[in-house]
Amino acid sequence: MIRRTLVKKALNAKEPEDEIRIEGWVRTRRDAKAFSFVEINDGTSLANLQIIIDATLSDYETEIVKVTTGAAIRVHGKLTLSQGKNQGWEVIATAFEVIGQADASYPLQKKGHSLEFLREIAHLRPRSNLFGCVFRVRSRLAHAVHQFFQGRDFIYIHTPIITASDCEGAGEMFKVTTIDPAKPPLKDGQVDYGKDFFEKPSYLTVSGQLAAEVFACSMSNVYTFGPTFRAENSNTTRHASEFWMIEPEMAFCDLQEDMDVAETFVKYLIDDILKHCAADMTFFSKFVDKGLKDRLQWVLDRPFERVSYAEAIDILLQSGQTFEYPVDYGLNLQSEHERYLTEKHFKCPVTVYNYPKTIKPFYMRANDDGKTVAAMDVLVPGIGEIVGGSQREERLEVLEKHLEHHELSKEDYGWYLDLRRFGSVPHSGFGMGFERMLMFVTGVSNIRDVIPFARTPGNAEF
RNA sequence: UCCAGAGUAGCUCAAUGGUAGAGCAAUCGGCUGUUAACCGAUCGGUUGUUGGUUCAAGUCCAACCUCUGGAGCCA
Repeated sequence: MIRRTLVKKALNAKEPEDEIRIEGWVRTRRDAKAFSFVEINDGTSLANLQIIIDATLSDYETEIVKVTTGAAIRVHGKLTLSQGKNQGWEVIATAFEVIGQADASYPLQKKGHSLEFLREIAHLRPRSNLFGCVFRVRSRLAHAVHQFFQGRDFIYIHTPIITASDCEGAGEMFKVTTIDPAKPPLKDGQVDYGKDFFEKPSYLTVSGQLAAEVFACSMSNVYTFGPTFRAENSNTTRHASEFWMIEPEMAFCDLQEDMDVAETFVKYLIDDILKHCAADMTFFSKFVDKGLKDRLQWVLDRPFERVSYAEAIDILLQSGQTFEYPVDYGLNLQSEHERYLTEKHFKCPVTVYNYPKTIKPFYMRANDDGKTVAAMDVLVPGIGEIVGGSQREERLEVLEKHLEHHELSKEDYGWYLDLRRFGSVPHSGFGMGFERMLMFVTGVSNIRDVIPFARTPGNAEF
């Protein structure tokens, strides 16, 4: 049998082919008197390939009725220029075969479905136009992440998914245990985790940062890119219980450079997707978010605004806007404040830096003013915070004080403090939510629609 | 977790407290190098669940379930 040609390849052909083999899933069939039009898609491209199946082919009468939307078929034929208007190439079948039938209960129709309905059939939604586009772009975006860092001599570190320290300091964690909840081993009336698999309480990671710092402090520039988990009961369009995060960590790097890298990174990803996923991006621009391409281009064409937290508060206080939550020095920026800054005031991504130390975690580097830390957040229109980072505290005594203030034990962080004892250097890094970036790039407004099988509170189907 | 909204045919949606309807899909037929094809017919319902008010409930009330949006937590 001749080799399979992917639909994407066939559609991009330079010249006709006398013999070609195509396999994929039927999107639609239209019957004429003497032949049928069948549109086939194999996921490699948004566009379908049109197949002409002549009624004189053997088994036409018995087999063509099985060629329904959703069925898998194999076609042998000639790749030729189409007589029709909407496609360049089409295949005149010389033989066709139904590989897998789809009966009338196949839920995907030729017409549009609601995103809510498609979420209920997450196992079939990648066969729709929208989700085909989403997951092709997701794949390319992951590739671009690696390309960005690998091209800059960053080393990819696989930080652990199971961690034994509950002190990563970023919210509720999922416990990992082999203890039978019906009859747990007890010690003084409490569950005895000393008898658990890891002989101590262990969890799914909420961040690879602390481990990445270890490697930055020996291999200079590193990054992690992997799944992270939050057991928060968050029910929003921007939160999932399992999501992917990218966390670069750079030795001999201060906050300024950290912000520079973050901005360059965001722009690199946008540029890569616009260049390599043109058809998919056109689809998003047309059906998901009309202003998408213009907005992304706008982001590419100019520097991000940079304001200190104090300046941001001034802007908000002088905005004349009424906010639901109070604006004041020392208070956290709420969603509505971030949105105002990036969507109304600057109308472009904004990097806010030097936050009050009281609202930030212990590992961020204290500034000389005694009040703020060298933290930064990149805020983008429509999503809010897409990058959060900081310069890390490299001074042992200061870090120990921070631990005390946050009521964390020095023993738990012994290995982390060691980094400050032996050849400590200024270093910085940030985290980017992969799905949030994907939402920003595609215009898809719900995180559940950019993850193959989303995990959210009360929902782990599939 | 809090606030708001929504659950009616496989899908998307109608229906003043008074006989549950349309488009699409499916099925059958017709027409056509068609392309979200077109034309005709057929099929399709315990109106999320339970209880209540009423002569009468898809519609009003209560509780619960599910989904959606917003908020908080955060990436």
